Amino acid sequence: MKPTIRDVAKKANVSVSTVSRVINKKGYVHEETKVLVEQTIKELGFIPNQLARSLTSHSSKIVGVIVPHIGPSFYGELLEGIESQAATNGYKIMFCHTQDDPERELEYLKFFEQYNIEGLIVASNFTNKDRLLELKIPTVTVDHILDETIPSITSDNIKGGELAAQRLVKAGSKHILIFRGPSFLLTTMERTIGVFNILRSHNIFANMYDFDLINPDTKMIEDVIRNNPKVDGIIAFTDTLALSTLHILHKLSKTVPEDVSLIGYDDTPFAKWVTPPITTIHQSIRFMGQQSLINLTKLIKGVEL
Amino acid sequence: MKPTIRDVAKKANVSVSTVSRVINKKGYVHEETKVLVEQTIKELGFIPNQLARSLTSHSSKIVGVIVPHIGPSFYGELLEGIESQAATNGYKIMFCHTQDDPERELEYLKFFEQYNIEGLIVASNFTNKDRLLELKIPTVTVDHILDETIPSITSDNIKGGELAAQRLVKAGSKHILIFRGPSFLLTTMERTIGVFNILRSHNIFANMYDFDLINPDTKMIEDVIRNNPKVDGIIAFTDTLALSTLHILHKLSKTVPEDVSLIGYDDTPFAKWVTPPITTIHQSIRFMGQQSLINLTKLIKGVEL
DNA sequence: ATAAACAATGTGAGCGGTTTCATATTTTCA
DNA sequence: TGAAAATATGAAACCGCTCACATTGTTTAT
Repeated sequence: MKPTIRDVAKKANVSVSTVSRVINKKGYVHEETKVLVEQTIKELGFIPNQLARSLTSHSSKIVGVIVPHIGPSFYGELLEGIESQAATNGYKIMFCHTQDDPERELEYLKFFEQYNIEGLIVASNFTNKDRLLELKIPTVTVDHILDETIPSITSDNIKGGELAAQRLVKAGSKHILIFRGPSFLLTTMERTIGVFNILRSHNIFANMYDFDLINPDTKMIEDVIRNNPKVDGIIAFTDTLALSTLHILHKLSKTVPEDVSLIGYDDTPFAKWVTPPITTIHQSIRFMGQQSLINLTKLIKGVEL
Repeated sequence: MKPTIRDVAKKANVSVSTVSRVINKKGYVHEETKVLVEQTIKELGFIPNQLARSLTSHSSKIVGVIVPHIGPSFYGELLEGIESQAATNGYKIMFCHTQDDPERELEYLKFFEQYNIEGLIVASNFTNKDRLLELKIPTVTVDHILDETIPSITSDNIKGGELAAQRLVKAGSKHILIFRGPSFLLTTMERTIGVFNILRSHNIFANMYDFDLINPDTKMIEDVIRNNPKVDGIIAFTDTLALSTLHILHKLSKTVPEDVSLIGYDDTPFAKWVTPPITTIHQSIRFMGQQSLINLTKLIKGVEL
């Protein structure tokens, strides 16, 4: 059986509270006893039971992370960012992917509650907003805005949209297609605003089409391009979408960037590995992940953001 | 404050043990009291504290997952597989990415121990094998084999290698390059064996080159191809590597599949989105993830595998 | 010199559950 | 019909740890 704090206390001939003081570096402990206890801990290979600690201290050191899925790009990198920051801040990550299923959201929320998580990072377009607010768990959203009362980390999507549009304008595109994600996503809306900020001032025409980002409908991409024979510029709101588009363009014998200028979003690793490399708007996804964890820990400590 | 089991007991006018019996569906409880208690639980919005439960029942319902990183492909999908299966089996996932850093491995192992995780899934080329064995925590490895005593889930990499080689042979390749991962990876070795199983019987010549899979050295890819001007077939051991290769081939004005036949590995989503689509060996990564969790739960329950 | 402050340690009451054991009431059946 | 078995419930110990409080010895200040 694993040694407990009592085993350590007994062997070191001190009380459990003294051992507790040593492992928590809290309160008065004589230097000698401290050394003795530490040595005993080492000898016994004692590791404090975090579950028991959490129970009394009411701090589980666990943060929950909710993503819709992981897939080949955005969320994986985000998770890495969150997790590495969590490690340096002494938190553990319990994560789930909801596949945007409201039922699963609720289920996971319950799980998280059971484990007394200290904070929550939501990186999905969370449906059960009210339930979430009820919990009163420190929460940060990433890449989404659910409620004015919940702090969120997003990149400047308007700026991103503007950047993308400027690229195309500079490339001389006159007939632009915008391949967006679902319109209910904040990022979609913001990037759209950014794009039109630029296009409007240049009197450039553009059509928008919304795609499922997880599994983009390539048939639809093809149809859209066929129906817009004069297209000379495409803005795709994710790199994977850009990739599919590139593929279709190739199939339709349109060259990039000669016939059509194409621009993606996210700066995913593979964007630069394809031919031609996809011009893309960079997002510091990992950074966003780290920031979200940093802000969350502040929230947990009661700091107003 | 969150309601506790005692609050429920008081309000329902029963003892805590009765409430406990109800929530655990264990032991005798009169139907009427059961209904009453369940109703009270609902009214109070009581959610049992898993931390407290774990403390007495000695089962945290947490499994740890160790991956080297998440990146744009393999591990993300693996995580999804593990997590979804965990959800259906009532387990929560605590995960970490070690970046193949032995120090981080140890650190995380300690964290996991503190949380009394019930089982561990290791999907990295774990360095501190001995420490891991010491822990005596039910463990399953995925895509790696660490020790004969640790069950592992791998796909049939030899078969995969054979399949890849057969494709190239059928395509008529005579001068083949094999772009592998690091040679210390089991998958690398097995696939290599598979490839040569086929090539040998066809008396075909092949050169091998080992790459870092996270950040493949494109310069090296280019050099290798230049130094092998007669190359007419390339087997890449991951799709990302294949993608980079495709890019370089294009740069060197070699067409695929006319000049060079190229085959990847993993069947990552983007493989079919590039031009030309990368022929690739399919691995049910998600399935492997699920299987690993399933086997782990068996181990936890004490079933011999 | 004496009260106040500090240092070092122990005692015991929880934290929110589970579980063993005891007790009481019904059923079952020889 | 009386004893054994089954059903229903509660009391209390315990899981491993934290923490408020009590106790004692040592300084420090007035």
